[in-house]
Amino acid sequence: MRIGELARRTGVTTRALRYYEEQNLLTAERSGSGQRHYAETAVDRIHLIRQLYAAGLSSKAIAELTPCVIDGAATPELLRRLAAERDHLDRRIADLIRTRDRLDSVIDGASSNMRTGAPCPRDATA
Amino acid sequence: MRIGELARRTGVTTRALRYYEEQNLLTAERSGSGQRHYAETAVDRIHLIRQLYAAGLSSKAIAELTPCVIDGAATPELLRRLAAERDHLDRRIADLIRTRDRLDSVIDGASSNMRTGAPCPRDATA
DNA sequence: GTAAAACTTGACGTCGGCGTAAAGGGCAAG
DNA sequence: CTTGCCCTTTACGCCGACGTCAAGTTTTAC
Repeated sequence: MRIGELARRTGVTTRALRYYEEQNLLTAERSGSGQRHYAETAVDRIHLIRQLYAAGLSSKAIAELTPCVIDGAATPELLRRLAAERDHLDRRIADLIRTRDRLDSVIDGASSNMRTGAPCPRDATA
Repeated sequence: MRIGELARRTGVTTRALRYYEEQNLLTAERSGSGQRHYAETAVDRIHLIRQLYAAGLSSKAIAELTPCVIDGAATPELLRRLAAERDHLDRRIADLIRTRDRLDSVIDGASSNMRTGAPCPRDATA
């Protein structure tokens, strides 16, 4: 398929797809006239790339890790980096859960505060 | 305390603290000569601000929401925004957990692949 | 009193992940 | 043939959360 169809099927812009190629996250065959042609597997690959971006990885990190992820071509070094990224992600998830819980308690406190009509307690920092 | 001590105690730079003030996330008393002086409560406030940044909120969003979070001064509108941010955060957490699980399976696959010495399977996209 | 450390405002630099023209080439339909 | 859509490369723009001088003032230490 060509770039427009891949864009429609993945929900990312053609600009982003070319950018991914520029960052070596994605390769494409070229027709005689220079147009990119993608295999079906590209769709899954885009989804993986997007997922890793969402996990906070940079283009560089993704470029270094995808050989391992896609092809299973794992060197011990790549495995270490993958594990490190996994642990980092784990800590971020834990942080976000703490933040969510804090938001919850803030919401609870503020809404019950509204119901009782209490005048803004100045010690409600936790 | 002055800005340097607050910076040391919170682990953020003085530049960031001045930026937070500029964005109306933080206020400070001023001495006659213009130097900022912070109350003890500022330490907790910085930690809250950092937590909300980590949750993906912008300066603008934090500025709009902190009256509620800090003072418990909740309007129905602020409560709705807080709840919306909480839900957004919830979805992000779920996404990240899915990504982490995918990384786990990739790591498992790749490392067992290394042990068996199997020649890179080309279908390992999931 | 003087030197160092900490503080002030102002303003430009950075970085990543694209957006957004601009200027042109390729290709099926009528 | 030409209309129209899809494609190509090049290249500047953007935004947010600061980093990083610069040049001057204030506080602290001896």
